[in-house]
Parts: sequence; structure tokens; C-alpha cells
Amino acid sequence: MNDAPDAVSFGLLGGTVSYGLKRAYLRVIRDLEEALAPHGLTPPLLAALSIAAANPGIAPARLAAAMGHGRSRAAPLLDRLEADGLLERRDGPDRRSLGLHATRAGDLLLRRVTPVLAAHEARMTVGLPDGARDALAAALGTIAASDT
Amino acid sequence: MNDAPDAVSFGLLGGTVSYGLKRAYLRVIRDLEEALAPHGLTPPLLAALSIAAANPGIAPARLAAAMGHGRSRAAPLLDRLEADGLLERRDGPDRRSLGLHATRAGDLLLRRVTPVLAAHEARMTVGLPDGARDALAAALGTIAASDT
DNA sequence: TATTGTTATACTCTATAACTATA
DNA sequence: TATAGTTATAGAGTATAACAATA
Repeated sequence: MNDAPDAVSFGLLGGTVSYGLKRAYLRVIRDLEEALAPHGLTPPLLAALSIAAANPGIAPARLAAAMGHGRSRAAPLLDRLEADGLLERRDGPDRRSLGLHATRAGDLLLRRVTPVLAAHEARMTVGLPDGARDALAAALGTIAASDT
Repeated sequence: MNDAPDAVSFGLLGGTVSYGLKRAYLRVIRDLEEALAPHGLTPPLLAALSIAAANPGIAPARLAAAMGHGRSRAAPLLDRLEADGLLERRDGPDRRSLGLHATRAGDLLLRRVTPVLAAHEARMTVGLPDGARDALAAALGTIAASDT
């Protein structure tokens, strides 16, 4: 139990949820980027497509809010997904509102990506003791949801 | 138990550690940015200063690696910390190497920021059941540490 | 007047590659 | 040749503000 020649201390930040989150996030986002790249997706594009597919007719502003962003973040993501034929902006309830819908190609891509995502998830949680994965997901959900 | 007019589903991503991490990270980084701004710090600057202070004489490359980055990420952070008088680049063991040292002002700032960070940490974990905070920190550490 | 979607803009974070000095 | 630090450059993510159309 001493294979590092010289362990680095994180000082103030050691053992905090805050900095642990940052380092875990960095690791996860890189792995996911790599896993998705062959499918022409990035993590935010997948998130937008996944939410749109699960909530047919959702408005851009609501999709952005679900992702934790402001309205203006949606446009470039939707532009890209629409250009790739994965999603459509259709008319919404208002003449000023839009309703988003995954296309057939979008649904197929999501199905194709499902095992990729599952493998990624397994890779990220492989070191966790039994039951810790679910507890972790729950704790993360609590933190994210407390976003006033 | 039904106060949201229409809950948004995350589809594929719902319940995953991967996406939970992303949303929790967004919430935490925003809160921390806000909390640190009055002290002239950003989260990465605090991380670099905290690590440098806890590991006197550490080399820039090792500091960057501890933060999960490549060598080139260190320079701009160190430039800024040095310009603010919080950190010094001194000579290292080699003529090509440097040793980083927090200045007195850097140490004082860290001390001043300690309660700010503790309050931030408390804010982020207030919704978690007893014992979940430590389990969360441990799980995050496991994920981050498995970074090959 | 408020809301929806968009555009413009800027700033931070991050990565890759190339350069210099030293080993 | 390899390593340490830096610089240059580019790209992605995010935020704010302002705009046009509609309500």
C-alpha cells in the first residue's frame, strides 16, 4: 500500500465532495467523449437528443432548463442535431413556440448508442463496492435537483 | 408528491452516474465560482494554490497531473497566481525544473477562504442523508483515482 | 409588457503541437 | 534523445445581453 513514490496532497480540497466531483467529472466526460465520438455525438448532443426523444414535443427552453442551462444554449445543439437529421423542430402550441421531435434516425442512433453508454457506465463504476453505485446515483441526483 | 406540472424525462441518461455527475458538477461549480469571486479566485486557481501550498516545492507538471491535466495547463494558472503575489516559482532540483511555493499572502488567502469552502461544501450536501456525504466523497475519489 | 427562440459576443476551460533550455 | 516549462493555437462549453416575432 505504498506504490506512489510521493503522493500529492490536495490541501484544503482533500476529501471534499466539491473537488471530488470535479475530478470524477473530468474522468467521466473524457471517457464518454471518446466512447461517443465514433457515433458522431458529444456528451451534450447525446443529452439533448435523449431528452428530446423521451419528451416528444418538448420546447427548446424546457430542454435547456432540464440540462441545467439557459435558453440560448439550446440553439446550437439543436442546429447540429437537426443538420444531422436526428431531430426536428416542428410547430408548437404557440406560433412562437416549437416542439422538438427525434426523427427515426435519431431514435435508431439512440438505440445503437445504448450499449455504448452502458459500457461507459460500467467502466466508470467498476471500482465501487456493492450497492455504492445506486447510492452514488441517488446522491448526485439530490445535489443536482437542489438547484434552485 | 406532484408539484412539477410536467416532469422531464432524461431518457437513456436517467439514473446514470455519468449524467448525474454532469448535472451535480454544473451546480457545484457555479456555486463555488460565486463563493470564490469576492476573493479573486476561481475554482481552478484555488485548486492550484491549495495543492501548491500543501506540497511545497512541487513541480508544475506534477501539480497539473494532480489536477488531472497536462503540463501546459499549469502555466496560465501559475502566471495568474504569481501575478497576484500568492505563489512563487523558485528554482527546483534541476536547472530545468521549478519548485512552487505559496507565499505568505497565498497562505493567508487560503486561511481566509477555508470557511467559505466549508460553507459551500455544506450547501452542496445539505440534502444528503446521514453518512451519505462521506460515502459520496469516497465513491468520487474511487472514480477519479481510477484514471489510468 | 412578457415570453420564445435566436443571434452576437466574450470568456473560461481544455487539448495538441511546437519551441527553448536543460539533462 | 528525453524531459521541463512554456507558448501558440484552436475548439468546445457556458453566460450575458440584445433582437425579432408573438402573446
